[in-house]
Amino acid sequence: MSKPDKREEIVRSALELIAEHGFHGAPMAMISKHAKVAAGTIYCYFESKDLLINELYKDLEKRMYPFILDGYLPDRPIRERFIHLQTALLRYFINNPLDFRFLEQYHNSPYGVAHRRDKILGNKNGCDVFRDLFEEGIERKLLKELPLSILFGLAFGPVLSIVRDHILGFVILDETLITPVIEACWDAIKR
Amino acid sequence: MSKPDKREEIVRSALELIAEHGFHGAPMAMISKHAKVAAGTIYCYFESKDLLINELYKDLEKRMYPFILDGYLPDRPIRERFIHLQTALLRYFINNPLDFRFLEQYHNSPYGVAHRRDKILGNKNGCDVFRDLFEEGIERKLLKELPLSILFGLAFGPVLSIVRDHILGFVILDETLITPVIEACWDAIKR
Amino acid sequence: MSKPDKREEIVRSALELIAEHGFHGAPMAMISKHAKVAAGTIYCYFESKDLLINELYKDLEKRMYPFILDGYLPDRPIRERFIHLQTALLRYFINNPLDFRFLEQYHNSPYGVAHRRDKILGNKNGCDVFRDLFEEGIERKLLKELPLSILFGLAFGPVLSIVRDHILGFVILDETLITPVIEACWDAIKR
Amino acid sequence: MSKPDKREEIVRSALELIAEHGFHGAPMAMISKHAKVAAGTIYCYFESKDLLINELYKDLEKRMYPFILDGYLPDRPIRERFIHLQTALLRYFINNPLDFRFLEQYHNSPYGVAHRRDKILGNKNGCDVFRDLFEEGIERKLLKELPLSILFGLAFGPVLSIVRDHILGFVILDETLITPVIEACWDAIKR
DNA sequence: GATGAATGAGCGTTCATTCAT
DNA sequence: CATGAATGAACGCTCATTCAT
Repeated sequence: MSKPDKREEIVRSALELIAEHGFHGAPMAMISKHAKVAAGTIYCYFESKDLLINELYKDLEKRMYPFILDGYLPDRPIRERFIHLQTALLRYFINNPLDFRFLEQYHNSPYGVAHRRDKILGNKNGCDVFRDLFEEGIERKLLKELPLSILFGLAFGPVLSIVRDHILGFVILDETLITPVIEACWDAIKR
Repeated sequence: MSKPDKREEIVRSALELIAEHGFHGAPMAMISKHAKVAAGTIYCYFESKDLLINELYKDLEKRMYPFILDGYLPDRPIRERFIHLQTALLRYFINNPLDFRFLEQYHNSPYGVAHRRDKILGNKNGCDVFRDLFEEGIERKLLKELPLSILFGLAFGPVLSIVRDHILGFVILDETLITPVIEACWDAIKR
Repeated sequence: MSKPDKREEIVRSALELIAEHGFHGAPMAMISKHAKVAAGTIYCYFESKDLLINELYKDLEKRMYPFILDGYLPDRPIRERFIHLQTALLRYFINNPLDFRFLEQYHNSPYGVAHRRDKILGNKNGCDVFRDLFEEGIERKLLKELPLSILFGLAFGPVLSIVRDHILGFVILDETLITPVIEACWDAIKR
Repeated sequence: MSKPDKREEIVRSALELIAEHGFHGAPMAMISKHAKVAAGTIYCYFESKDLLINELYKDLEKRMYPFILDGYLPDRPIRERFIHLQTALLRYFINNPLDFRFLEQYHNSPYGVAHRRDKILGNKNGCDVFRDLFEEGIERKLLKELPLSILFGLAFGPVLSIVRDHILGFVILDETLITPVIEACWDAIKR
């Protein structure tokens, strides 16, 4: 097995097991076993479990943002752009349930809170396309005049809840359901 | 200290510590110390940590539902009833951040998933007031014709996201913000 | 086995194994096995290995100082007092080789250096009887006019070397040898 | 980098890091990194860490003895020869604190004990100049009639203690102090 | 010879749980 | 019932050593 293969296998195993069992339900020994490497090998690539998890998160962002932004046209109307982004997000999560479950674990942990705090304090990253969209929408009186955090909650809260239920099998989110869901989110934020 | 007092103290301590530090950040020893009982005493009341946590959840429901249903009038229009329930829920969470944090931990864990599965499979409980409301709303063509799970997501997803941000200090959810938020949720589900 | 017995057994085992194999040659698992307790039991009595070691050292001092000071008469001539103390020290080490070996390990480690630094900075403890003796000796022109550290080295250096050789079996330090050795140390410091 | 250079670099790095951090504070990976060679390269020159350490000790002796014996005149009086040797030893340690610290680590470890045992059992080496000196001194009734081990302890014990304190900064061993210290050692052994 | 990724036994420590008192 | 000392499996992590390149 070549070098990058091992790292790749560790990352894949970690993502899968953490998505399935949570951070403390996925010990390093389980990850290494699943990846078919020795316990110490993980530490050739990641200094600690914490750093492995943060790396996993960064990798995930790098996969997710391009997917969401693919075909995004900043000159189209706000509503259309919103629907494009949300639909892409929803599809990404449906097609990558492991990524979604990991993201949930991450946000619901000290890692995620710290990360979110940094983001709030103004650091730039891929999420800004939503921020820009919302700010523009407020300015043009197309969206409700509410704090950005609230608009984020109104737009993403439902997506997270619904995708969660979909992945757990409590609802089947087929093609006929995606558009109504996204439009309902639009209804929540539009003026 | 009388018998029920000890139990009560354990429950209070467990809720507080788990809300603050998460399940695996709140060892039994820490809970027993905080409750001023011996380590073994917890096992006089709860067979295991898992069962303690499930008990905590049930206690929480027992506190929460009466609060939400207080003043609820089943004969008022759907919109008004929805706004009553959601507002009560939001206020409950804001006034009881420990309960909210615990609930988040619970839902984001194997406990919560199992619990939710049971609920979906049709068991009756206090949450049914929402179910009834939504079913009636769909029937009367006042709400979007979507699966119940989806409507739940559209209605509660934003509340969870926004309360979370409020408790973490990322937004201040004062009185002037509560009504617009709830009305935005209504916009999401109304036809 | 009663409570203090277990603690005592742990202390004894730790002292013995560290004396014999050094700090990193005596893992906690080995100590617990030797003491016939579970691995976790040590942590009921000592927060960490470091604190166990420091506790061992303090215990040792508590045993050693009374032994050395037993029969010590502060009004006798300096030479006589010096010989009393040194002889007692030598005898203590010969009779308690485990204590001696542990002390060596301790001094030859970050623990010991930190401890020594504290002592140099003037803290009071059982060792001060030597300090007082030397200071008085210098003042009365009975001892060489050298820094205290140097006098300590001249007096104790040989004792440490010789006891070490005795315990390792390189020399047999019988009764006929003790007095000449102590007197030689006196020769080194006397004016 | 040529072959012997690599070996030299490994030896230098190992000595420095072990002197500074102790045997178990200087992992092979740290040594190899400091020496700018690969981890496996050390094993081209030394079979194991233990053998590397023993080699280090031998190298050290090879550097130390010539320095001590430089200018040594076997025909001069015993006292003069003793003072020459001890002064040279003291100066060597002061000028090469890394060597001294390593030597301490070495002696205070299973390596050192085994080594000393070999020496006592009569093997010849550079240390014999002291042995010869002491034996001659005893024979000529200039030194106390004590076992060689004891005389060694009386002569070297203080040097080790005092150099240790000097290196740790507990005393400053300047030129004015060297002669009195050595003469005090002479007082300890002379008849 | 030289490399450095890979190994895995072993480390110090934690903690849900038990049980003699 | 209540206690809390005791347990021991499991954890995250280290590091001397190996071996395919």
